[in-house]
Amino acid sequence: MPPARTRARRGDGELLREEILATTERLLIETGSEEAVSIRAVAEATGVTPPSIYRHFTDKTHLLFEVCDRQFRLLHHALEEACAGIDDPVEGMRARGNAYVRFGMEHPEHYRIMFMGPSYGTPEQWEDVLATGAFANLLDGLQAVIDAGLARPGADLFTMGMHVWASIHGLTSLLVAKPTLPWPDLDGFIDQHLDLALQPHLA
Amino acid sequence: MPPARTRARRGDGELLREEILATTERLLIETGSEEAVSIRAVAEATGVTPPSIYRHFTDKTHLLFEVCDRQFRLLHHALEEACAGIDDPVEGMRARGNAYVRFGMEHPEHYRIMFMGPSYGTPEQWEDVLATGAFANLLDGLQAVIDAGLARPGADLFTMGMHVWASIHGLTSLLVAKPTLPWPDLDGFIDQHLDLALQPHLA
DNA sequence: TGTACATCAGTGAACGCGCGTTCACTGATGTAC
DNA sequence: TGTACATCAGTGAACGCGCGTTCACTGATGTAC
Repeated sequence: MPPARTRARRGDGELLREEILATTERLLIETGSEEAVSIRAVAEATGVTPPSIYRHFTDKTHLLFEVCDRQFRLLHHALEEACAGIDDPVEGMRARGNAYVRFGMEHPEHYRIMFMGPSYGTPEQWEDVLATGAFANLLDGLQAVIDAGLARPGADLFTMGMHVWASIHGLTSLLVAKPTLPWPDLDGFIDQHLDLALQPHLA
Repeated sequence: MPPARTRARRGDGELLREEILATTERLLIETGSEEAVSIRAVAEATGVTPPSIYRHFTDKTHLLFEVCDRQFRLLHHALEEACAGIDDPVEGMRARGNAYVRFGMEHPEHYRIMFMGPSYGTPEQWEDVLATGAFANLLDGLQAVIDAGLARPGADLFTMGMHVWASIHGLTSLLVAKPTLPWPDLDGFIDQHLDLALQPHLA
């Protein structure tokens, strides 16, 4: 039995919207499975009936897309925070990489939806994600490496970014999908992997 | 309407079993979605009623696990074939890497199930997969590099294998999940990525 | 200050659907005599 | 060679379930007069 909710005042309908988004995120974390997150489950966990979800989201896809969107912003924010105040550009990249992997490990089901499942968005929306979000932050970091003269010359910035991303995503997504593999000591292994991902790009 | 099936002779019941497995694989490829592959869909595509699936597989999980198992063998076989007859150990690794990425691109939904979804098997079964399948082939290749004195010294074989795998898996799984990203020219990019994944491990 | 009314956040009940699975069965095939 | 019978591959119908979504509604809240 969910706790009795007091209904929102007139004009405060948006409050429930936020609550629904928060509950959906929480459910994703708790169940660790996108499929377990149904409209009905979200409604019950929010303490509300299913139809009232539809007052705030046109359908399930829109709800999940918005949760996704929030996560992209969170990831972006995590990277920004991780590299803030670090002067050495290579250290900055390492910090970003570390933050990225940790984000995946701490929000596995979100990471799954964002990067491992079929896309919720269109190709255009994805170009947007690349252009403005965490990936752009990664490119900024690489640009700083280049500007400091620390990069192997001749490489294209975007291509370099995709290589680095792919490599770090590889570790992150394997950790998310197969946490029970006989992984070596994780902290050390992650650091090592970040080094290996960056090293070939450095002068 | 599926084509009328002639029922198997007595003792030939196993024939349908094979047919079901083949249909399930085909459905995975055609629909590109694990969720679209239901017992009922498999039955219909095989030209048979749902209950007869249960004569051959105890439940849906077992059916999917066996499809998975077949794919692991196929991948293993693809790697073996790719590196057969190549003497240069580094070239051998490149060939394996290429075969791996191609396998993912050609069987995206299988790749998804094998490496991107929650595991169907137990941790023990996975250790087995690592010990005997495609990953073992990768370790063999790396061992050959070491034996030829071409590897950076001091690295642990298994750890090295996990790094290389993670990096190549990163590219493969991104290609599988987000084929519509603005990828650079793919052939060149893949070769480049394999180089980058191997290079830091070479002397 | 009191009352009639419009607003609108949220409800209760139901829709049709496809799912995995179970059950009692049918009827062709091969075998024993 | 003929017939009764056991085998067993596959069927038809149904089960209960949870799903996304729709619909007509209720009733507390704020507003106009």
